[in-house]
Amino acid sequence: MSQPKANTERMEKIVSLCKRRGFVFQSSEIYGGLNGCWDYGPLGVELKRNLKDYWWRVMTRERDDIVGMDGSILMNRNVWKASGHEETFSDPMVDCLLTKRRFRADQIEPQSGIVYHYSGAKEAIVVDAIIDLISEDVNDPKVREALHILREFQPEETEERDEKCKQLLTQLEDYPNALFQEERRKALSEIENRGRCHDSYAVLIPQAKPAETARKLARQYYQSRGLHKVELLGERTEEVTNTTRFNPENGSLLTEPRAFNLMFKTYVGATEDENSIAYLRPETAQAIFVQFKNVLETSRKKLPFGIAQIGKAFRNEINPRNFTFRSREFEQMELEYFCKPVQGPELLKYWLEERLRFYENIGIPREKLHVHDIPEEERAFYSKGTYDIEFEFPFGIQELEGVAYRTDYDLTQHTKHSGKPLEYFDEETKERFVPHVIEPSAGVDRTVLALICTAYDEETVTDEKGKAETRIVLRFHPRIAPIKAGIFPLLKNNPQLVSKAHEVAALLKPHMMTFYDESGAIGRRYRRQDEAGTPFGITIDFDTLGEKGDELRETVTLRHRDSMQQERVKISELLQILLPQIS
RNA sequence: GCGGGUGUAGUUCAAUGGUAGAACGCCAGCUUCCCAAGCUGGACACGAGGGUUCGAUUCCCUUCACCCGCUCCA
Repeated sequence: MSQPKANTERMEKIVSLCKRRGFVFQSSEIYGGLNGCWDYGPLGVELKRNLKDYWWRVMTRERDDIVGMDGSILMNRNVWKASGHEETFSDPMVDCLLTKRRFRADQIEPQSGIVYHYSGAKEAIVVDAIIDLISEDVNDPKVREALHILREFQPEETEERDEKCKQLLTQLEDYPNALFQEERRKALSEIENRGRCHDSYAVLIPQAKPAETARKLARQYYQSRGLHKVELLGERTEEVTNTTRFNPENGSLLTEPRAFNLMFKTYVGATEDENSIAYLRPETAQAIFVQFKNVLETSRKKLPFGIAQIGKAFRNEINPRNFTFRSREFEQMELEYFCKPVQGPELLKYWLEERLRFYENIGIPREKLHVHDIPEEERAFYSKGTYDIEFEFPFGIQELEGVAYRTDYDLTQHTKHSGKPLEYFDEETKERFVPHVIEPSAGVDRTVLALICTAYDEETVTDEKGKAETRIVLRFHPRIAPIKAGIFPLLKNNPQLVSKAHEVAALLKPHMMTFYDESGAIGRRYRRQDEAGTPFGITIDFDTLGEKGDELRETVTLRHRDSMQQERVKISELLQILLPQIS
């Protein structure tokens, strides 16, 4: 799906703002970054933490039926054997060099025939432009001779002609004309660098077919590598039997088999051998499943109940894209909600609604969310229903969270592999069974990005002189805004204003993230906070100090980010005004 | 992974085979400053590595990163 240019521009502006204001930086930026990795700056980390805190609050602390846990990132390798991750991720794959079609290496039919090998290819005509280059100076006998020799050669002899040309040009290095020398160097460098492809390639054809069949394919290949008029180099043939190195459909050479293991592999302990292999977890969920029994015992919960976890996960994505959306290192917020099998379908619906409500409560409007009911043929075989909650990013509609009914698949798998029964005993019905599970699994970083994309707004404001300018403002819900209140003394060179401002800051600090700013004009400070998404600005002025009488003493200006409206409020009432809005 | 594009200050953009400029932003100072005001001063950049060259940010190669389109997305 191609996206309108306006959306690309909007995304670029958001990325730029994220850097400018300290939301998101490129990981290890001063070394050129690392593909698929991002760092959160001072504002980003507050935003992300507010999101996680709110999730944790509504998913665990405000509920009696859900407990939390925090699993380790490294786990016993058998966890991933049981979950199916190790097997699914390690199929060796090969790509057709010509059509780019991908095959599983172990599913290629063995073939026999003649293989045509090529060491590379080059542009069929190379030297003509070089002749032009040196034709400038035909008065010199040596140059004239060189030109003559070059023109004598036939176009088919380009390889030799190149060599001859190089020789002649090298001989001319003493020729005393600076301009000519510059051209000569360019020409030499062009012969060296232009119009060649050194990639070797091969084609398999049946014995009966003519050589031209193979050459045609080879030319196509080198054309796809950027050459126009292809001259094949280093052709040789070989008879082979039962090879799986070629595409059965067209005979083109395939890439070397590559293991597409999306899990990061490492070694635990001093020795790096097969027995010490461990993986960085590709999802947080498995930690919950393997600790199911311990949590059940210690928390004394009865079905239905859930285990919640927030933590890092790692996937060696082939193609990270779209800013932080698809990262190699990312954070998940996952709930595994265990229940009796009969409750599954109903609880799936319940959790979908709960999760949609959550997004509305952090300021992502329902109309920007899409629920994708994954059809059965696209679901994992064990799932009895999966909904994707998607968001309208500038780069397309993309998944924020999956709500999946995973039946008893995970617990059963771990029972099989570990030999430890992961069951539930119902005291009332005296039944013993493996619970079913509903999994709402949300991406933290994706949601942070969705929050920023939702909040980003540009509006045109006109000052009293009639000059129009663009105000960039992040309209975060106060609940998740990184900074809740900016605190500004009207002037920084007045000790009383400054000390009063510090006093107000100290009053708010235990309850919320504040930002004290005394530098620059007051309007500038407001606008800075607009870009940071700070919902409230508090200004301490001379009236606060009582300059206009007791009526206004101990009052401040409270400025609202979205409307830019100001009101006069008592310092003593600040907390009771702000706290309900940010909690 | 494939193809295309782009890398110059925090941002947006210049220029150049020979000292890299601007605007905005940032920092400091002045001003009883309520919506990026004004004045003065200041800091900050050629993504990295090779090559060609007396000299490379500029030309060439490689690499890294980002963007776009495919692909992939358990």
